[in-house]
Amino acid sequence: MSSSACDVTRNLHGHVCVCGPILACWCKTFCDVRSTMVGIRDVAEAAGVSASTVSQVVTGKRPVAATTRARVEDAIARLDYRPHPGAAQLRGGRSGTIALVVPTLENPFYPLVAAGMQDILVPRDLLLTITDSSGPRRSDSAIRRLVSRRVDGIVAAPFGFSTETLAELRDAGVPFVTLGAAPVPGGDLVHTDDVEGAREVTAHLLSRGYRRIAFLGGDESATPTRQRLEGVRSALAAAGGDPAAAAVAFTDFTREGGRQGTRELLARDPAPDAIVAANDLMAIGAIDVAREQGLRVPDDLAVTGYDDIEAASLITPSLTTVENPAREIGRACARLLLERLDGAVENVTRTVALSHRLIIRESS
Amino acid sequence: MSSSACDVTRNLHGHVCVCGPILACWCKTFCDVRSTMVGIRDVAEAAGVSASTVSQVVTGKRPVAATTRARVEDAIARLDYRPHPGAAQLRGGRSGTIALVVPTLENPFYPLVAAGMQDILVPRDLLLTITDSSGPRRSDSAIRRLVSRRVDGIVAAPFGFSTETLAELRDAGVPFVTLGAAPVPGGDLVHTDDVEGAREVTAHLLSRGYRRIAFLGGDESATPTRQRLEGVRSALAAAGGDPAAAAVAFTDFTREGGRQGTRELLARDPAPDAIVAANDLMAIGAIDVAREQGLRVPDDLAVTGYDDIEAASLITPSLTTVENPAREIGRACARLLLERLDGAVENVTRTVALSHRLIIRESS
DNA sequence: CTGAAAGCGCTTACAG
DNA sequence: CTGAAAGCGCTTACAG
Repeated sequence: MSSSACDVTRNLHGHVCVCGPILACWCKTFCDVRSTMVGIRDVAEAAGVSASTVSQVVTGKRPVAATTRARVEDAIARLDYRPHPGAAQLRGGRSGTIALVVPTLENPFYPLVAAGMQDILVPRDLLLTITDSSGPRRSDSAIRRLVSRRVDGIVAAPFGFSTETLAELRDAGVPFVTLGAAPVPGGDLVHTDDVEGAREVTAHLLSRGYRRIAFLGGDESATPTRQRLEGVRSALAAAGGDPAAAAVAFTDFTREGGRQGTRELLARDPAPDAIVAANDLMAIGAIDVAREQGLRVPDDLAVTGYDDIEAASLITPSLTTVENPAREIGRACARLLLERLDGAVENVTRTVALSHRLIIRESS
Repeated sequence: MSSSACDVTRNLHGHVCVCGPILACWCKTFCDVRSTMVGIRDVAEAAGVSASTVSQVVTGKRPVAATTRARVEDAIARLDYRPHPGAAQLRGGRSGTIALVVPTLENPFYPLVAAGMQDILVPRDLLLTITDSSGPRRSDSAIRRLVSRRVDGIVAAPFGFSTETLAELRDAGVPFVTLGAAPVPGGDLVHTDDVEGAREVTAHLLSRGYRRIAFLGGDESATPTRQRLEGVRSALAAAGGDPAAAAVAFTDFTREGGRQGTRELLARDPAPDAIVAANDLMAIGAIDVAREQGLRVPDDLAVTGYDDIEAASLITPSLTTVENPAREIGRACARLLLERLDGAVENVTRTVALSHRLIIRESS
């Protein structure tokens, strides 16, 4: 806008009176009707520079003389100028928003990932938008919505995404990081070594004497399901067992999914004496069913989880699990994404593996 | 933009080749360098109408003849047109983004509120941005950031917000809904009746024979702390006790806060025989300390929580608590906000009270 | 190191 | 019911 900025008469809205000093006394009323936000031109005028220069100071995209910068910064503070994000996006191409797409907000693991991202994004003044997407269709449409909104980058736990959606993302030129999945060319990957974590927890069960170890997986197509199953099989093979003989059930990554899968596994003959669940929520469901069927955990049935959410240490018996550092994962995702946004990385697919940790508790 | 739209040569970016039909064969390479997004003018041209008309169809802000509308919608689909949100915001004044400000993402209660909001926002194609803000300063700066970003509305659990910040919000004309706090003029309020919930759980403890009932509160200034304390006192008074004599400790709404407060309360003389915690996380901390000090729950010490997060039913002993319907609360917040955005409400401060429910488990 | 000018892609009076 | 024109508030070549 272009009215003369009379900061004396600026009202609580952050608005500037357009009426000029003469009407200052009316300003409070007048501005509510005819006011307009402080714009870059108001700042330029107040600082005695051009709008371009104000823009340079705000964006930091080209050098500005120290004294000029000081005058501009002073004017910005005095007028309480806040750049209009829509205008900036339209001209500059950045929305200042990063998206996180997770399968569900009901698993406390994901909010912690979000909190970790915020640790990095807030200091950079980037907004975080979070979408929960269950089922393949909703995941695809969630991604599409975010691309339409021109978010600057996406972190996704791409369970059930179609390959096309991911490819679309890459082709749209939106930087992205996937979380705990298979590497996707063009985007970075943050994960923990799920194969190794599942191998360790299975080896632990074997060392405790359990022999009929079953695997309780989430969505069959999800990478964590597949890799954790691979880890179980690798431990069984190393112990001289037949990995193909292990009982396996696939449901979904929820407590209820865990219940269903466990009922199914316990109905097999021979019934398993240990269940390696693909996450803690499912393991909690397994313990529900064990209690329901009068099985003692860990005597009749051992149960292990994955992630180490807070509930894992609260349930009785407390849950043996593999710690997955959610907050660190969130931070790593945000850092990788920012490096892409800053243009520090091109044509590279990076992988960050964070360390997991076997936590032995009462359930095994 | 204004190049002639040749949708045959549109590439995967959703871009339109600017080179025209003659260079169609080069388009794939060419467009990556010189392409531009499909714009409203491309759609207008393809549909044989003006840009204004396309805008009316997209925004639905004025009637369009059925046949015209059909032609436009067809062109939009064919060209895969997606309005530029920055341009729309600049001209139209709406960002299409709603914000949720919560004290922490580590309490699973808040992600569930977010999920409830998504139930309402996603069908309306609104983006949800979530900010965790601990401590008064960070809360204020979080709100200020969101106002700068011109979000369309804010839902806030305003623990530790300064009154000025809330007033600033109202004065900035940003619709807002507060969650579980005191009513703020100009914004709506969604809550459950905390006084009554705390009164019920305290009456339950009294009926079980507990007499030295202490209250374990979060931030002293937070409305839930104050109202739940009021409920406890009201129950004590109704039973003929002296409400002022009840032991009270204020820490913060976390498991660790619960531990500290409980240690403090147990050190008093006489020690309490029951602790009413201001939320489940704090109650879990209280149970931690009881175990640590060799106290049996509920025999030596009863503990009750508030919210009924999933962990409440997992811990041993399972937690007596008051159910707070997080997802419903989120939905109600989003609905109220949308009604304000739609202009259906003016100069009214509405309050929605959702029903709570006493859940008696093993800890009392 | 700085400024004048063009224009990003929409929406909205205004006129018919 | 529809169109031509102006302009939202920025950023970015371009020129000095």
